[in-house]
Amino acid sequence: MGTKLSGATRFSGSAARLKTAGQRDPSRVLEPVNNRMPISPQIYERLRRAITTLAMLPSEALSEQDLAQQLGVSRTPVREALIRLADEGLIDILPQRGSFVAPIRLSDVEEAQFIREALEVSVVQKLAGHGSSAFIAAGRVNLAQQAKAVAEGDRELFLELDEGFHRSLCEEAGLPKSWRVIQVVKLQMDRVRYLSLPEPGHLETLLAQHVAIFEAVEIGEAKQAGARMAAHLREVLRTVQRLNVARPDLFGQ
Amino acid sequence: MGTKLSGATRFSGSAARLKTAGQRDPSRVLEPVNNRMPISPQIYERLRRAITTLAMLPSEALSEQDLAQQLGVSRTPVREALIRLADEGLIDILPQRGSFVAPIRLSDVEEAQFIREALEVSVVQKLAGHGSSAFIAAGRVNLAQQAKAVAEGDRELFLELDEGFHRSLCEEAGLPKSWRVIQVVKLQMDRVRYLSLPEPGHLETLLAQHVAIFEAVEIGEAKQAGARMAAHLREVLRTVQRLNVARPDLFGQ
DNA sequence: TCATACACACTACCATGGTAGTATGTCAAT
DNA sequence: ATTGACATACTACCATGGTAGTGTGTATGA
Repeated sequence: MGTKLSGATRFSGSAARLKTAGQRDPSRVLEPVNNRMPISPQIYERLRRAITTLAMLPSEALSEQDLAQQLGVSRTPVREALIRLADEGLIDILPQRGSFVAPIRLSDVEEAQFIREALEVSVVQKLAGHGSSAFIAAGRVNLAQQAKAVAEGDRELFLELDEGFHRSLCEEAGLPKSWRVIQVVKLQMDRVRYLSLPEPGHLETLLAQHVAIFEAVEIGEAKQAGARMAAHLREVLRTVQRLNVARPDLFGQ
Repeated sequence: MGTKLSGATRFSGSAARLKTAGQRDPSRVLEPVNNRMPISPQIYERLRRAITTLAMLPSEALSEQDLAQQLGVSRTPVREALIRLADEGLIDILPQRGSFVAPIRLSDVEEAQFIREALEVSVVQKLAGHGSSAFIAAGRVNLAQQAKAVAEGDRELFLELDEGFHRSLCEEAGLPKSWRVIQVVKLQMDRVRYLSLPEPGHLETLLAQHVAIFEAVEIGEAKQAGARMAAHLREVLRTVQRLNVARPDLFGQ
């Protein structure tokens, strides 16, 4: 006991008894949690991912009880994850009625874009011309990897590299909390972004914009870096308009 | 039963029995909650207020158990409130050790200012020249009330009107979620702002800046509105520097 | 005097039971 | 066919008990 290598899992009263009789539904999108780590954040992360990748669709119900059973945990950490998701606008909690995956709201996507643009334009304007050589080198590597991902059509990888690209801009500018804010705001657009990835030529466009932004940052053209970032981030507005007519089932309000 | 006018309070098993034996400490800053409304948000609001008005000081402990007893509720809604406060950076939760009022962190205040400036400058630039007549009228009333509050030295009232002024800019610009983001980011600066209010001439300065911003918005001078907003929001940077030397006990990290 | 083992008093965290509130289906009355 | 009452089956919400983990003081050893 006490050592981190102990094989003992977390127990709590009679709950240690696994309900092996309960049918495990392999069709579910949620994998069981890791009992060695804090549970609530894990559940949040799984649900966030399931929603932003549209594995869970708008208006789908998320019952504390059901999720707890599926994940093999109690209702408390599930509830905490749901509250956070509701705070961030990914689910709607109707008191005494239920929790449901929130629809994509056009106005929310547009305002999220506004917020992100305001923030990230300021970030690159501040960063332009002040990037360390290590940052420049790492950025070039990231962009090369993006190009590779595009060439190979690896959309999941591109999404990751994209995320890393934008995050590194914030961090190098000395603004880590700004990335945190952007991350939360971005949740309102992630489903749209996810659906736009398969569109022909889209990855190429994003990559070219990334390169252009990075060049402007590198040579210290603050104004241009900001303008290019703004243009880049506005891509989602075109996408969401197309989606609003192509997939009205995902939208609401 | 069932009618909203029923005198029945919320019961839950044996917990209905008030622990009248427990000593009520009137020196506490937290008032008991209203049992007819959702409890968790009430606790969050009380704690948020206690922290931002420095009724609870940095590094002060916030135990789930103690707070639950003081407020006459169970630990669950207290815990939910603490989690949210931790998310927003007002408290630090150290797993298995305790929760404590977070110190004012100079870097966090500065980054919060950066974020708020980026956002709110964009807001007024978008709004400039597009305010409805009702908005203009309401704004003038608000500013007159601010002047009255300043004249009477009513700092609490001024703080409220200040808040309303900035919020109304976001709402009139059609950006309600932006205000929500600003509100959360602003938490990192609220203690600084609160301490700066008694400084001689400070309220007058803020009021004059508000008037100047509003004028620029009214006549549609977007650039100028943004510049004036930026200058206004940068006041907190001077304040936090002064406070950092005058009240080092409130700062940390 | 100083280091170390250890009991103890906390903590946050999770499991679980109970309650009021909401929606829905069923059935009687109109 | 419609409406209304009512039982039923959910829900989120809160109360509470138990567990592992962490810090601290206190003996016990050198």
